Amino acid sequence: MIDQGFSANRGVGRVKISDVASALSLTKSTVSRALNGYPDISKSTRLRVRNAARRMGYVPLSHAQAIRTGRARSLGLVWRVDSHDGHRAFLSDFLDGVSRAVSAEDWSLTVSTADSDLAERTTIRRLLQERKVDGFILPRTLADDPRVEWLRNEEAPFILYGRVASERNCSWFDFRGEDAMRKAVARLAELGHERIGFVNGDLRFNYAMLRRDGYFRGLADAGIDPDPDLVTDGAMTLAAGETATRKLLELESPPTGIVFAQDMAALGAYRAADDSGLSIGRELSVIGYDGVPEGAWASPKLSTFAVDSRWAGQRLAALLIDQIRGGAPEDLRESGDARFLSRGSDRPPAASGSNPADFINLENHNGGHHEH
Amino acid sequence: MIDQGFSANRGVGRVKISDVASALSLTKSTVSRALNGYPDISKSTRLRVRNAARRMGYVPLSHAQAIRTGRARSLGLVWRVDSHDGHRAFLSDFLDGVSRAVSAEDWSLTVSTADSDLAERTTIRRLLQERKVDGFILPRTLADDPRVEWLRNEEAPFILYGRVASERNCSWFDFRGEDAMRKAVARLAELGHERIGFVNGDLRFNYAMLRRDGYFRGLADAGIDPDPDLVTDGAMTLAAGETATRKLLELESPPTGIVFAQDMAALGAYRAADDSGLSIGRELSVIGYDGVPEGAWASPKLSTFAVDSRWAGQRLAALLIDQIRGGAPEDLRESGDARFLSRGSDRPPAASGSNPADFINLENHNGGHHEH
DNA sequence: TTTCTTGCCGAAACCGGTTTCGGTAGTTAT
DNA sequence: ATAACTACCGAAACCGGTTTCGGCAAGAAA
Repeated sequence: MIDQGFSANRGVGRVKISDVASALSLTKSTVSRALNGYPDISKSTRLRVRNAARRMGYVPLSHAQAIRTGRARSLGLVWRVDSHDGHRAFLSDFLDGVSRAVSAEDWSLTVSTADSDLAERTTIRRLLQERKVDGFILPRTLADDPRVEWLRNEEAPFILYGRVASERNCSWFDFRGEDAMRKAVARLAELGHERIGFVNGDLRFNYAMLRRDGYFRGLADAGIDPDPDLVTDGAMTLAAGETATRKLLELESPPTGIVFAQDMAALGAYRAADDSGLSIGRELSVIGYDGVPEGAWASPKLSTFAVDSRWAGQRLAALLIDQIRGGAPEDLRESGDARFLSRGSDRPPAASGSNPADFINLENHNGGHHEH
Repeated sequence: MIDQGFSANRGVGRVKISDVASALSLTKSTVSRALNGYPDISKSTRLRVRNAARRMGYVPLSHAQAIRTGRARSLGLVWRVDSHDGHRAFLSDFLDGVSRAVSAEDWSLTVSTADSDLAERTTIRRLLQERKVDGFILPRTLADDPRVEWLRNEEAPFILYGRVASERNCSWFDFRGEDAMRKAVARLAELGHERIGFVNGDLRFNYAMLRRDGYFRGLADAGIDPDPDLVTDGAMTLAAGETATRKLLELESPPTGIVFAQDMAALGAYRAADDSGLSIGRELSVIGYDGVPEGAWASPKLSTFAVDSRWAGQRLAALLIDQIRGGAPEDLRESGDARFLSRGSDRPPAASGSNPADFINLENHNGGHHEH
């Protein structure tokens, strides 16, 4: 280091563990063990030390302990900025959740962005080699995610936001999107829809598989025969959702209701419907998934299954810390329910001529997320 | 530490500096100085060491060096989640900018959230005491920001996103919102508007002061006498913008164009206009500031001065690192231009009866941001 | 040839904690 | 009374780097 910032020769007045020790006529080893709750320190000295430490304002340097413990007390998060904008709106809430859980344990969060697989790996590798973090939160899980195998080889703890095909030895948190899709179909069927389409996301993502299954289960529940023509995938953006919807509407026997695996795609349906002279909520019903804020801007407001990103972040961080502390990954898995927001884009089909006032409001129909 | 996570006894095969040293029959002090570019190491050994280090995959532990250098090579960012949602949309871009600049120097970014002043201070204090970060990026600057005085006392380096009233000894990056407001007024005046309103944000924020000044300068430029009735402040949200607009429209001689200090408030004008039977871009022109994505969802799309959050993050991080390395805060200040997006909410006033096709498109009228 | 630099590197201290090991005093078993 | 334990704490090693200090050898100046 050549440069000499003023912060280098800073912290001269900092109170260190030896200061606390000499103030109490003890050795620093005793102080250390007292503060860390070792059993070979008498209760009286432990209290004496704790009080003195607090009074003197002693806070251990994280890197000084890290050098011996090997633990930085920090989680790593690499946020992908190259993907669809779909989840960007949730970043604030997600970070808030992670930050809360992390702060509660006096840990910290190291965030980095990446715009490609390579950049993500490079970043993860560097954080790992420098030991700046003790484990990683991995968002945007693929069905066959290479990061899993890779981090396993590095023996680095990690947790997935989303499930993977081969779940061996890894922990995750996820919302049961498949349940939501199933309920969405049930909802439309209850309203009287008989031809219900499905616009899925990119099948490389694991959730797309799951949500597709949910859609088909919903059809089965309602006793509706699945029609392959009514199912599309790969629609991650508004434009793609618009295209997908247009295709469905051009069918000989078009759907009267469509379930979307993602809100952004569902909002594309608004444009397609507009072009076709159809109005959402009348001639075409739509249910989305995610709960993006843009949904509230559409008219009518998009009915959707909203995901609690803050909760996800919170649980992911808490579970990962547990894992780093020695918990078995298999025991550190949780899922939650997406919350249905009935807002206006899902109505009885126009042809059925039923009274709009009749339909049941399912808002907050589904329970919370505090379950395993 | 009682718990024994598997990551504790990990890194057994890690290459450490002594490994590199013994592989070259040198001492670790020589290796360290060679890698850090000390002048008392011969060029040949320096190269030999560098190559061996790369070949062996040696990467120093960040906390091991931090304990001696006193530097964690990490910046801190506390993101406020209690405020208006206005800036949340920018978080992703902002983080990306910070992350890029930080990664370029092999530093890292520690992010935390807070929902109150107290929480923010508590978090900053902890990160500082544990020396997890070497300096802070402070978004959302107030005109008289208590964080400045506080961090000065702590002798902690920091940089503001935004300017403050007393700029003594502190560095910042900011967009010249005052220039944007001035141009917005000029733009409306050019289009033929004579009564131009201004809806400002909360005056506790420094930018509100600046933007107000810009508005008045714009009026002066155009030779329009300012009318206090046309100026409001405190509108940070859509609802507040709606209320403010409604009040302006209820005046005896209402404005035909309104400049908003924030997009979210400007979007509120759409609702107010809707209620009054006015259409945006015809009877009422509107220009915003920020460039929130919602602006593109409105119809007509909101004309606004868009801010490049990524660039802001990038410059803030780079400047802060410079400061930590010893740069003088006074020399580490930069500003940038907001980019005008002419989209449809700013037109000639209806009464003037001019041809809508006539108005000049000012899109990308203003230059980039790569200036001092 | 002697002396004074200069270039280059090794030895050891150091950063601020944690953890291992050993020893002393007091208590209980024999 | 002596041996064996237990509770409690000090001394010192240790973590993996960085930095200071000093010394040796080669080259320059005298």
